[in-house]
Amino acid sequence: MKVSSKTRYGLRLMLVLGLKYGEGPTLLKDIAHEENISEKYLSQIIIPLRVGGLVKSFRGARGGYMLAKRPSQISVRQIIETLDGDLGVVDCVKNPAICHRTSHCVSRDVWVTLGGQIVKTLNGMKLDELVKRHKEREEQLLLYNI
Amino acid sequence: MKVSSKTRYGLRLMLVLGLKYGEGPTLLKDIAHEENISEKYLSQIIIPLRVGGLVKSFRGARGGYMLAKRPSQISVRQIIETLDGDLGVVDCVKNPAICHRTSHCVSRDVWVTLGGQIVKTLNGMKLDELVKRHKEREEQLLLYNI
DNA sequence: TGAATCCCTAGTAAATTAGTAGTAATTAAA
DNA sequence: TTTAATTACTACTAATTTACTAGGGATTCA
Repeated sequence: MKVSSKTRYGLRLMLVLGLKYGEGPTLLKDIAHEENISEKYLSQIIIPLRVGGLVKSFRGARGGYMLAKRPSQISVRQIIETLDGDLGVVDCVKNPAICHRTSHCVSRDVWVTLGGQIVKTLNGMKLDELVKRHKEREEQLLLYNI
Repeated sequence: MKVSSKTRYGLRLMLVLGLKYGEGPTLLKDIAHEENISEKYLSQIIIPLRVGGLVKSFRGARGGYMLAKRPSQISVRQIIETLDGDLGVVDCVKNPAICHRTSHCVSRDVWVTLGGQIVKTLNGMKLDELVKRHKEREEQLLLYNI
């Protein structure tokens, strides 16, 4: 029940792009530096995000990445599902046919319910909220340091 | 974000023991047959459940296993935490010190919130409910078959 | 004493994870 | 039109985890 590094890094990547929403394209190199994550690894992680329509890219000099939608239109659920695949905690939640027990299996009910709660929770979290919270924290840090 | 076979099998194992609560010790061999799971594998899975105080065992002839508490006192959360360990979806939820970003990390907030929802959901599911639901379904099946 | 159980440890093939590496394609600007 | 910068694509790999299998030891009841 752990989230993979790919997903953790991907969320941070999206948060950075959220922070820079409205600016021009952001270089992956810069994000990699800022977040201290391997650029090569990030370049793999961002592919599904682009293919999934959450991010758009610009190649060549002065290229980079930016969000494909407004941060308020991007949920954490979308990000995680794009990177990690289906959020069902067991396969038979999405594909009932793979197990003959499905129709009467009480333990499956547990996983269906859990999956539903996870989806609901993550669906309610939008990128703009995270961006806002991040900015608030930055401001607070500045206040304390002065 | 998948649940392991160990945990899936462990939940089914506990459900069987829940169904037989009040009877004498149940043989692992019988559960293995009933649930179509390798007995050897189940014998490994049941160890942490015993050590964790959810199940008690009786060795030798006429031995077997039974629940160590009433089904109403056993939650799915306890079962999963016993088998799979901490329910936090990333390590920094339980051990904030492992990452220097912890204090200001907004993505960590996401994982903390998600972990909390998972715990809350699973905490609310008690074994007696699952047992009850299973029995209801069995009855319904009988009705339809007659 | 012996049959039936659980208990304990070790091993292992397959899958997954978390990357690294290299090169090709594309674009803006000099 | 060349060059530098940047993303895109593909292949590889070491380490870890998963999902078991195997075998023998310890214990208990009859």
